[in-house]
Amino acid sequence: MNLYEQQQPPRKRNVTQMMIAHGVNLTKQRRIIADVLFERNQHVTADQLFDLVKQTGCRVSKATVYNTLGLFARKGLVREIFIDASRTFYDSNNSHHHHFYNVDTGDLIDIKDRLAAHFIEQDLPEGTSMDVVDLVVRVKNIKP
Amino acid sequence: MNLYEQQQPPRKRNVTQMMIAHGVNLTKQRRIIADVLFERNQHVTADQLFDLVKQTGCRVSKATVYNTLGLFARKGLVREIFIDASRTFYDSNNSHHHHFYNVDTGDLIDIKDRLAAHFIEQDLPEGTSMDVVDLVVRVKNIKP
DNA sequence: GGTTAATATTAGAATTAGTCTAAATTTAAA
DNA sequence: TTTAAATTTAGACTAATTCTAATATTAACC
Repeated sequence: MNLYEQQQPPRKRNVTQMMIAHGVNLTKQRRIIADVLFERNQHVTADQLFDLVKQTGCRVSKATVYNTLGLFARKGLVREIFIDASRTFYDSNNSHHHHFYNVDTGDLIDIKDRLAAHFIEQDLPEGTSMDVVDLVVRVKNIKP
Repeated sequence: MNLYEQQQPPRKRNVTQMMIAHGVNLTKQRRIIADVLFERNQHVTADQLFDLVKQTGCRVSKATVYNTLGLFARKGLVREIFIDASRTFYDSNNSHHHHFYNVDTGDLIDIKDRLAAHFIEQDLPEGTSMDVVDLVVRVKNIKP
């Protein structure tokens, strides 16, 4: 069994449609941010995304990048990954998957396993429903 | 199948022995911190633990609490749980388990499931070994 | 035990990711 | 088109955590 997500072909996603579908109002800045973010599957911090946006020449404030990522996360357009207290990543691939995080290299790799979640879904605490399964498998390099 | 960790009877753990076993040098402050931390299975932030220590009347600086928790985590005495960018919990139960986190209430509950980890362990990225599996199942209250 | 080297502790300063504020602007509604 | 609601912005602010560098404690060695 292979847990790795197949490298998906670069998707030309219709971000406008995505945003509407998720109940996110369209604005100029949100389009700019979404265009950069959903250009490909990636894991970025808010700061990294801010820089990426800047590189396009469009001006969007840092506050808006933070606000927009928070909004996108709440609306299910992106997934938040909390690696540690100073490393919050946003995953532009919002499909159900998990991650390998290499504590040595900082690499963050997708896992396509769904089993854990299915398993757990059957036995949630009383009165609750599943929100999100965050599974981060921290791996380290085998030292030579 | 029941995923919940049985509430373990309050353990009177020998913290001195634990620290030696994990290669942590003994100091007055570390004993104080460990005594409070391992008094029972609990999830605490560094700040909460700092307060708990203060309540015992012993004086330990905040920096030492942070340093010591970091050290304990590196040495495997406690587990770090990153709930979000401003919420790092330390779990005094370092045995292999996962968590339910209720995004509505902030409750953090143990899960005893081991299956996910076993599964993943068989297919790690090339050249890496398992460090830690962090599985946080975020649940939300079913609204009435 | 006494001397030296290594480790640990401390208060407070510094950092930094992220949030807040309040004014200006844009978008939606009526 | 006038009004209301939502969004953006720069920069101030917050809070968790780390850093600094001086002091104190512990371990290592003779």
